[in-house]
Amino acid sequence: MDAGMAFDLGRCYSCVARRTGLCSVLSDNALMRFKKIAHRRRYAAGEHIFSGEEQTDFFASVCSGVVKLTKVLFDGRQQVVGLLLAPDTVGRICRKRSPYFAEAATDVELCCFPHGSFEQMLDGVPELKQRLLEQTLDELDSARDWMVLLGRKTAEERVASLFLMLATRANCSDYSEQIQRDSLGLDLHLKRQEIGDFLGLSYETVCRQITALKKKGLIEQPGRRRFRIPDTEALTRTAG
Amino acid sequence: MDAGMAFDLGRCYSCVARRTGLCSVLSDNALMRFKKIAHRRRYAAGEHIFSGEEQTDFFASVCSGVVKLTKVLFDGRQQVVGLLLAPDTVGRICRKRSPYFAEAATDVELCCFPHGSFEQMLDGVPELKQRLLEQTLDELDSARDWMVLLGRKTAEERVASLFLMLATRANCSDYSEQIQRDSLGLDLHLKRQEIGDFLGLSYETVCRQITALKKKGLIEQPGRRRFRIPDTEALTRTAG
DNA sequence: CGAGACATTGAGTAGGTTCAAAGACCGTGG
DNA sequence: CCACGGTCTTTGAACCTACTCAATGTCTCG
Repeated sequence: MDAGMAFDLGRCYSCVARRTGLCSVLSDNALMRFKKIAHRRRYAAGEHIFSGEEQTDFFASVCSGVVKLTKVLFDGRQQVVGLLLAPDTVGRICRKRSPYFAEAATDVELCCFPHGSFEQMLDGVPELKQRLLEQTLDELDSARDWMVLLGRKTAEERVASLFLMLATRANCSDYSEQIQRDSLGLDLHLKRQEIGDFLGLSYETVCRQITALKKKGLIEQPGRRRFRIPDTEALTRTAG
Repeated sequence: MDAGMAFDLGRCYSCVARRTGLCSVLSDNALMRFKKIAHRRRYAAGEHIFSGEEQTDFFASVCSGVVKLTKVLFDGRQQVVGLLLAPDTVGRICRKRSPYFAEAATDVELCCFPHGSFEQMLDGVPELKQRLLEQTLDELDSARDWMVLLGRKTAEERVASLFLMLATRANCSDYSEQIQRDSLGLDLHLKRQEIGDFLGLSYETVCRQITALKKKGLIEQPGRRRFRIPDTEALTRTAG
């Protein structure tokens, strides 16, 4: 079987990365070449994607699902340092300095590019490198926003910020439910423990604050994992 | 007077950016062209460099001194989201999303590139864009390390981490005092308040922890602003 | 239906903040 | 040269937020 055919050509046309991610800057022609080096890979929720120790052999676009990047202290304390949703990218290019773990927080679908051929593409297609730079700058901005949250916000503000962030991303990148601007919905796939590790809180505190926000009417929970933000403005105010 | 001569040609040869920063990837020829668009700019300690609100018209390399990037919450709470030492870069390229303030934490010397001509250079010199990407990735790594500190470390660990970080940077980038590996020195130009804003602590707590570390013999203070780390290993252990 | 994983809630504690006061340093001007 | 004022630092005491420990409740899946 031809290696280039292992990847279903039709997929790109419905892919988030093609619409708004890394692949959005590619000409049809460049996309063709890009397809040839790429392959899809699926991970079940909880599955390990890579750790900083081992040599990562690919760079990837997130096509669906949530990838969690964590760092661990010697005694087991964890900090989530990034949540990657489609069409974010994952993997290290250039030298790696500080190792972290990448794990599928939900079922995840990645579009993987082997290191060698990806860097070749990068050098050959300037728009691609430009786009990668832009996405990296965006990630840096997000990381800095998160530093403010971790360094200076109260527990309530942190939890409110998380809901706001997830709702915004869910409603921006998806074409779905753009209907009502002031009432956003989101599916919360993260466990309390994971939320705590992201917000720098214990999972009990996360619990209490979610309960508190529900009592205040700032968030609603119509389903098991489904949440609704009736008044975005109000939640933004309590998020700081 | 020729605009190109406004910038002293000799400076590049002793510049940190040329040795290990953005300019290190440039050929002599490209450096010549780069010089023509650059101009030096000095800021006194405490001076405002730019805020996210106003349109920044330049991108710059830090040649000497420390630049502090801060974000401010509605009620005045501050978080330092980055400390830039030579040969880091400062300024926003591409779209700006979340505004922050850049301020000179010490006397600072910048090598500024006007936006337009800098982006032109970027497109014309692939190594430059590559280098910028690498530096951005490094900054992202640093930011994520800091997220671990802010989210999960104790006050003592935070302060120890800061001393370690500053000492490492001071002794790596400078050619000075590479003498003893296990005894690093550093000059602390930041105020307690600024350290607190960086570490997500109150300045009183910073004070107490510095005192505690001195009592434990993990740091020494031979001069007003001068600190010495007698045993790097030991401090690393208490830094987590 | 029972086991295991996850979520919730309560009670006590601790680490860090806040408020307050005193001390050190520095530049300025009489 | 020294007194003065301002800024920054240090230290103490009370308080509070979030953590820890522990028990109970809930959901899912075999």
